Amino acid sequence: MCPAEDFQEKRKKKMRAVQDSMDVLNGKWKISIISSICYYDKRRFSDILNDVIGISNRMLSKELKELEINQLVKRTVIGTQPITVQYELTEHGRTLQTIINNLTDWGITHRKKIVGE
Amino acid sequence: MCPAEDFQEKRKKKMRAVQDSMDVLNGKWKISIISSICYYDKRRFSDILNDVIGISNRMLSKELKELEINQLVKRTVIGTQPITVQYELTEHGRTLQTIINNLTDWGITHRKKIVGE
DNA sequence: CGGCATCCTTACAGATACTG
DNA sequence: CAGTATCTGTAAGGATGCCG
Repeated sequence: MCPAEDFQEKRKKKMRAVQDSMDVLNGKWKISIISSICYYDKRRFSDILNDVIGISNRMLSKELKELEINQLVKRTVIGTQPITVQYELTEHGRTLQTIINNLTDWGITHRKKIVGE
Repeated sequence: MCPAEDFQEKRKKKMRAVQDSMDVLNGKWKISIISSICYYDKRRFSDILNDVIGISNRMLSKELKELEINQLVKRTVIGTQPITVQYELTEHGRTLQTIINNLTDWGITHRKKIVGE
């Protein structure tokens, strides 16, 4: 295979990988939810609800379910009356930490860039 | 300020930053579009249209406009007949490269994780 | 407390056709 | 080629209320 073809193929592969990631993290809430959980070992439903500004419980519920299906989050029902549910990142979910950190840094830079000019 | 309050405040700040980033990169196309451009110096409209699987020209047009407003992408009209338009990342847009790379790596890992089990 | 069910409204986004 | 215009369906997502 010539170098040009090789470059094309690798590029396509990378682009597919990026799309895969974005499919998992789709919607406007996923990353925020994960970043709400990631600074703690475990985090309760209502705590996340408070952290993620603007989200409704209906959405949070739905999003958490998707994250669970994608094995990023683990759900544990704790006790009774009133019931408590803990969410924590799985080992796989914790591998998103780097991305979260980068997005955090970038967000700060971007805000300066946009409002600062 | 006590350490606990300090922790809270820093966390909230980080979460806001992540949300800022995600607001800029919202929708399911932005990151893919950027990653289509980033492997080249300049990239034409129809090239991006080809790279980003599933996107319509209507959407691509809209998304590119938003990226331009956020100063991530620069648009240049080249010649005539037929007209050609080049898109390139701005310096600021190029700072997303790290995030793209991380998302690429993570996407590959995630696919293995999900389909491999 | 942590949801789910329902209703409802928007915005997202596809298909198609058209223009400079 | 690089879009814009219009028309349309779908689904995201908010509001509210109910339940174990």
